[in-house]
Amino acid sequence: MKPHEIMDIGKVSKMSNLPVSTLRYYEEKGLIQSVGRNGLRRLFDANVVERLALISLGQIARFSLDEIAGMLSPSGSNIDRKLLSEKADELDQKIQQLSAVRDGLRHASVCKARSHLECPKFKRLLKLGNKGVFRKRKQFIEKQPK
Amino acid sequence: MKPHEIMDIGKVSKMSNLPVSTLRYYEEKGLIQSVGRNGLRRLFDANVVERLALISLGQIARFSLDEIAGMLSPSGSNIDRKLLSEKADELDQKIQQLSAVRDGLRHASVCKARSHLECPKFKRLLKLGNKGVFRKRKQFIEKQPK
DNA sequence: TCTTTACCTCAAGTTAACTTGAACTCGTAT
DNA sequence: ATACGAGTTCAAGTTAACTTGAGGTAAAGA
Repeated sequence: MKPHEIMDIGKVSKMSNLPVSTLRYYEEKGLIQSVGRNGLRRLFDANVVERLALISLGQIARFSLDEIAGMLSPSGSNIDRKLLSEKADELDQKIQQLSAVRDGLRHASVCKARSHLECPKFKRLLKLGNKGVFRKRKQFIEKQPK
Repeated sequence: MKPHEIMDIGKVSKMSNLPVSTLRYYEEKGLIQSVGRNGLRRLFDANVVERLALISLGQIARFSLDEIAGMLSPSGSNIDRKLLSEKADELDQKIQQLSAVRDGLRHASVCKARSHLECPKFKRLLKLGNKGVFRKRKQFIEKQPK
């Protein structure tokens, strides 16, 4: 393990293509850490760039920053393998559905039916992706029944 | 085409499992339409449920409501096939990346390496999904250079 | 030395997609 | 007749994930 390069926030920003404001925000949220300061200025180890790539991947997968934080540095010391496995399963579901949507779009782009809602092929796709479509919408704070 | 059943908002809510507030919101945004009123009460044709399923699919695919609106009822009369095809391509890209993430998670859930950032397999996956990871973040209103 | 330039903090604003609350109107069951 | 449940409007609040702005500091180059 060679001592990694140390960079200031501007360089990290350039390498990751993330605005500095985002990097500060991520640090505040605990997603990344700076290794120290030079005066006021944050100093980052180069490996933060990799971590940021991971974070971005997580975001593509549409995990929230909190979920990502949970996966990267869980409560204890090491990663929660069970959680990861569950997330992978969730993702797999999502991929199935996305594939259905993609096929639906693909088809709709060439289909002659007036309305896609009238097209039997499209309807079939709808059913296909339909499992779980109308489920678990995000909730706000739940009321406690007094 | 038999005359479809006509329902009030509560029934639509039950069938789609969407809160009535969401249905009103969608109507306001032009994503769905009521076929009329009975006094104050909105009346919906049963086919709205199918449309809502489409909308939910679109959301799973992480299109914004505006994009979905664009795909369902575009500017003119009929659907913009080119747009759909483009969206399908975008989706396909996203599916690739999600698959990479899923594999990454799957692997991480069994990998022995101390830190996943140190695991070569994981790093490889990172690179794989990496194309486009650090790209096109959402922007707010852009400043005009005066 | 001076000035640019990059950095800092902290509070407040932004956006999408909804939800919540208050105050009101109906149709229907009792 | 009346009370209840389900609907309505409209304004304001919520959440995540950032961004923007004001006002200040400090390292590096001319």
